[in-house]
Amino acid sequence: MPRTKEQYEQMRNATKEKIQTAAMQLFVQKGFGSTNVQDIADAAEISIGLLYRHYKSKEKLFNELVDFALAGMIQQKEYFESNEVSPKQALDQFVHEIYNDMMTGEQFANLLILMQQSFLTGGGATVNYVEVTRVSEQLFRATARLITKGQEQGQFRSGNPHEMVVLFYSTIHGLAAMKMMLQHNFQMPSPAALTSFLYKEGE
Amino acid sequence: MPRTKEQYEQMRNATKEKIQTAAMQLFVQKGFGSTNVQDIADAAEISIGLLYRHYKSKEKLFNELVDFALAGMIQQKEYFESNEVSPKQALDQFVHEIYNDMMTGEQFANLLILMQQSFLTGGGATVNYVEVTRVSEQLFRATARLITKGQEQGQFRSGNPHEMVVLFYSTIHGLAAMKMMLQHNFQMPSPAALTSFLYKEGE
DNA sequence: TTTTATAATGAGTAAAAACTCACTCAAAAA
DNA sequence: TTTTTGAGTGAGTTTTTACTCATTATAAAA
Repeated sequence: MPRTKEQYEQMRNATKEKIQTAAMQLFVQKGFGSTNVQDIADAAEISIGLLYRHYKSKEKLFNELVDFALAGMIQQKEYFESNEVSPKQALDQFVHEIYNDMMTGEQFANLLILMQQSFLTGGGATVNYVEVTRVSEQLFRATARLITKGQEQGQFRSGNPHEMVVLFYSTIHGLAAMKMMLQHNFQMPSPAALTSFLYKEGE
Repeated sequence: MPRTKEQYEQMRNATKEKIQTAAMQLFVQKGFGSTNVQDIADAAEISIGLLYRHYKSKEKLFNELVDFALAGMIQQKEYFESNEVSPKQALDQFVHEIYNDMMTGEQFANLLILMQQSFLTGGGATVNYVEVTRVSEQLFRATARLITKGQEQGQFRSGNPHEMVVLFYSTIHGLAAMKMMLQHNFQMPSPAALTSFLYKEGE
């Protein structure tokens, strides 16, 4: 008799992970259109045939990676809505996580760049554009509510919450892009600098 | 006898401009690799053949667009170095220009996204990567000097100038990307919000 | 109306990239 | 050692896309 179900499953999971890691790297680095499946297979150290056993098409692979990013956004949104901590604490912790991630690795930055690519209408991959938009809007709305609450509690500066949200995520996204571009010349700003425009003096 | 030299030149300039406009739109929207020359020709309302009369290759076309962006950066750098106005005035004016551009059109945002694409090593187009890096570094350095001067004059907050520059351009770049992604949901923050982390209170 | 110089065309070609499938490989157990 | 089953392979096929070139269109002046 051959290997057990579990053994086979572990093998499949291992190769799938190799594919995902390689694809993420390349899609972010070169864009969907400029990445070819041969490169992905080479980077994952597998054959093209095996790649196609796991993903019906290059686009399906891309979509799955975008889904990971979406899942992260939904999780974040739910945390923001859980009211476990104060608005400031919630945002500070979020920024702190981003800071750590950006200082040590690039997982977070990669997911953000991937989101940007998926957003570009017909950016090669006809991802579920509607879904991406919906989730983004949800996260934006949840963050805006957090800001509104912070303003009511007097800890946050006044200002249009939606405008502040746009600036907040623009800054984070811009840092991810800049990290990719500058490579070792990139110097991550302190977490406090990223939120200073949100809080009142001395808070 | 046929048309005059000037008439022919004007014809060529007109089609070249149509190509550039169409290509800029598409490269920014879909990325270099996912944009095909047929689409560019269609958008420019010309034939593929004519496109190739003006540009030897898709890559050459892309490179010319990047060169426009580089020229803008060099101009900005020279203005920063000219010492015509105070550091705060120089940066405020820069941000003001960006603000107007982002409120009315997308020329500026497009150029920034294009820069990002050209940066991605081997992003399909093997642009003069060295040149792009050099010019970017020059602009960053000039901006850092401006900040240092502002700090010496006591108008700017203290902090690592390079770190502040990275945050400054990250924010601007992030806004450009966000504008592309959110489309009509994008709300441009006030110019003051973009520079608040640079200046001392009340300045 | 004819000539002429150059812009403009787009079917055709070559190259690259996505995807398939007939086959081999590996390891557990009989 | 043989059998079994599903992972893994990569040359080959199809599809797409960059690029070419023989031909046509245009408008000014002879």
